[in-house]
Amino acid sequence: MPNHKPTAAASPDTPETAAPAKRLRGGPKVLRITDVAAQAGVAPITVSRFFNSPETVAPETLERVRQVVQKLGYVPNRLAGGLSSARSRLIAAIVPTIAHSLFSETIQVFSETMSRAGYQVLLALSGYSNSSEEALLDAVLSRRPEGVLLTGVAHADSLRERLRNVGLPIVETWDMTDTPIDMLVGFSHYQIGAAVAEHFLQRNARAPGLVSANDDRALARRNGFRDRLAQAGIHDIAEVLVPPPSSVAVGKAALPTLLEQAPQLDAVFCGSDLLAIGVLGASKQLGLSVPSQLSICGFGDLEFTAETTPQLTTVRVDGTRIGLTAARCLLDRLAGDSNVKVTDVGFHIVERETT
Amino acid sequence: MPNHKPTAAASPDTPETAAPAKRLRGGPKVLRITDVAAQAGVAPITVSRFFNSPETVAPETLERVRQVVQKLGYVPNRLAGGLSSARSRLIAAIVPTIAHSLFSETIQVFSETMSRAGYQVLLALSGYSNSSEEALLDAVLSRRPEGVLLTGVAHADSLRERLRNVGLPIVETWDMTDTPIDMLVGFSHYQIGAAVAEHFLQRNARAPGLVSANDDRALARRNGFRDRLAQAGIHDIAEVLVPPPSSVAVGKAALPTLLEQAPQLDAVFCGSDLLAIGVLGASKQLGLSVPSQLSICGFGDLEFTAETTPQLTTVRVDGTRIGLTAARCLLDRLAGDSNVKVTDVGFHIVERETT
DNA sequence: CTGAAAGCGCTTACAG
DNA sequence: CTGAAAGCGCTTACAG
Repeated sequence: MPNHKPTAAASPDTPETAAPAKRLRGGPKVLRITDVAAQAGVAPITVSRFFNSPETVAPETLERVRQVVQKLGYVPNRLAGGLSSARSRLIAAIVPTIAHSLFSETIQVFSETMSRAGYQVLLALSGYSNSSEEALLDAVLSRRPEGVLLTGVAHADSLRERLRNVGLPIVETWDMTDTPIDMLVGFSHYQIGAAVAEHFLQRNARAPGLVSANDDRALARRNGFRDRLAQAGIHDIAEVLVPPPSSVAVGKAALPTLLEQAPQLDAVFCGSDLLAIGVLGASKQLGLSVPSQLSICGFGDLEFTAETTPQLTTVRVDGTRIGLTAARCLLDRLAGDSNVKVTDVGFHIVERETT
Repeated sequence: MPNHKPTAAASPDTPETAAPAKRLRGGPKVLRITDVAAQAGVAPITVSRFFNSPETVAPETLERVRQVVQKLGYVPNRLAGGLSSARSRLIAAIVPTIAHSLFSETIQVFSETMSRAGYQVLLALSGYSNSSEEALLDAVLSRRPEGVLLTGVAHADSLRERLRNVGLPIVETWDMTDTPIDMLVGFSHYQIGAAVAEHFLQRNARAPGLVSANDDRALARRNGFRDRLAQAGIHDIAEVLVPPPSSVAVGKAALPTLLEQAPQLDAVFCGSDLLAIGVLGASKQLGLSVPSQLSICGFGDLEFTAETTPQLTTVRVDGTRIGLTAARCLLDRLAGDSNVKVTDVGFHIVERETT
């Protein structure tokens, strides 16, 4: 896509016409709307209408343009279109990570839905650190997206402020808050923690522990967990907090540490199914029977756990529904609906094998 | 991002100048380079240089611009910048799916690497059907990306032709071919199939079967598998082919079908680890011991299988390396290196528990 | 239903 | 080291 500035075309054999220089470096590779217009015998604006409002063009004109577009293989330049119309048709999705993650199916469905509606998704991976979030946001906003999907709500205040100020439709997901920037599709991590504590208490756990990554959402679950246990008079809770990403190996390593803190440990709430699998593996090695001697609850409900590790309890969240709902919120707003929707998709505790 | 046409700012108290209508809908929300230039007392081009070639600007000028940029919170409009410079700084990644998929970590690393180099990733999910690939490519090309990452090589001929013609740097990944469009980072699915067949043969399998999705790459593995077995005189191979996405449930359902076709079945090559987990589950239900009575090999080496299902053999591919290498290929090319690189990252058969 | 003119917000290509 | 002019490829806002 070289820039062809129309400077003098002075061909060697027509020296005196002093033609205003033309440019030919690389040749005319990328077609413009004027190329199509010329061949179809219409004005550029008519070609524009062919793409953007075909219903306003006469059928025969439409057909003539269509043929030229097809013959030439013309694809409109949306950088130009976006600049001119102030509609980028771009939606930014800001996600910590898509690798082995619960978010990937949310993004999958979100992206499919947006693309069906004529939008494209700009993927921005924020990582779990907030370090470069300012730069990331700059990069995102420089594309002039028409909407933003955020994963999680716990962003630095300065970011929240900037996002609020740009006045773009924004959906926060995978979390719950009383003070969303704009729209919200998620669930309460705090409530999940409390529900898991409740679950353990109902199974007569006396000494529950916790292994978790120390990201904001995991910490919210931890707080719900601890608060509910405190209500039941349990205040000393064995705890291992690790930096993300969590893994099976981290889970395996955590169990001995928990047992040091609480030799009577009889339940563990893990920040992810991978951690839970690790804790389960370590339990086996230590001769602890799960769930009879030790209850283990994960988070995320990975597809395979039902088959491979039915001893584990886990928390299921519908990532697909989040993605779909988030897309709809954004599309409704873009279609002019000024509602500010907040959706709690809830969660389920999934228990497969009891003692 | 409303369109503010700079027509005469006729203030109400100068009515006779017959000012050509002015526009103010929404107010002047988005800052332009001229706003910064005016406040900093420089020309717009100097602000442009502040962002794009700061080394060509005097230190004090730089500082003055920096302060205004920060104070105003100005973020350049890349739609305009891209149009003007013919550099979109956008890279398109075309992937069948990122949900519970092997590709997600490739995209993760690819995206991180490209973004560190100043590019952003446009995510295009193609699904496993080739139906709307033309439309997808139109959408992608309309953004004028500077490079394209493709997952897999087996695209419709018309697409390959178009991609070749656009003259963009392109990396195909996760597969191998003698006729790449441009660059290539992958491995041979056919060789994997042959290697798994070899593996089964060395363990004295007599009646190997196959459960697989019927997408192009899975079929290439199947062909390698069948060809190698044919060399060993084994021609009747029990086979279940299913449409993607594959799952544990599909694997469970497949085993009885395989056993109908081949009651002596003693090995199964599965198109994915999820299928393998399903076949393993079905084996247990049927009282078949794995791997002593039935060898099962998956594909993908999901992180948790080592812990939960060590009876399974699998094929490991380094998706992270693919993403990183693909990003480097593209970046080298964008930096002017005209090499056409083809990288075979290979694979490993991972066997954990032998009989 | 169609089109000519002007402008979107930048950067290129010169010029000093 | 800095800037004025022109242009990138579209669409808006009119006008007919």
